[in-house]
Amino acid sequence: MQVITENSIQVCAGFRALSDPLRMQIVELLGSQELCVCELCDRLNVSQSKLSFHLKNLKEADLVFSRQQGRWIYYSLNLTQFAALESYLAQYQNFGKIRPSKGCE
Amino acid sequence: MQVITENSIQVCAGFRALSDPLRMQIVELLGSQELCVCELCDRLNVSQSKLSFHLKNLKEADLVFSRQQGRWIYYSLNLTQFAALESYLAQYQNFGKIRPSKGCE
DNA sequence: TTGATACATCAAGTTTATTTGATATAAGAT
DNA sequence: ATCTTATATCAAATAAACTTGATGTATCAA
Repeated sequence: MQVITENSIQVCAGFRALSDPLRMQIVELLGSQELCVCELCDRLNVSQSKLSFHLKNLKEADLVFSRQQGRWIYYSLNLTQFAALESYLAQYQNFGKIRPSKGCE
Repeated sequence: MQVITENSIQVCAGFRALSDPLRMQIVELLGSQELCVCELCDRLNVSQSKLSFHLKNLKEADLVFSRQQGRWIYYSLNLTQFAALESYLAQYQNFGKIRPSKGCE
């Protein structure tokens, strides 16, 4: 706590990547299966270059993997990174009852 | 899935609020105890108006509570909202092995 | 080797977020 | 009442994120 760690930078980047409705929709689609860009384009009804921008965003935050197969690029979730974000959040529950302030006066 | 629910809007707002290093630091300080704005100012060495902006941000995402006592306003974490974000992320683990794409051709 | 398809990248424009310094408000002390 | 302190809000400036349309690159098919 207090100090910014490597991990918290990574976590922060993860939250930022998830903080956009379209990227959340992408993630939700990838939740059930790996998909190629054209499939995502169709399902989300969004332009290819826009999608590409957002996928890059997710990729840079390590939330997704991509692999090429022929002309297609398939994206899938990196569940390890999702677990990392989850456990960052989980630590707050463990603090249990947060101490009230000692007061400022 | 697929459809944007009330809940996912709320979750998205939560991720956005957490997606800033200063706000993460605020949250980390509040993780151990309730603090007033001036205390946060001191510890984070940041201007009052800047802090106020970011606290508002966290408040609007329901990540923190605030209560007034005399001249001071004390902020504390809303652990329920943290739990909501956590369980949003947790669902992805439950999908277990994500199905590979059926392929595009 | 030409054409089509899938995807990434880029530049310009637009929108949204953040910072800064100034001012407003409200509580408490004098 | 007046002054001080704690905090919020506001307007202007800056910076970062997003969108759009155009162009580039690689793969495959003909």
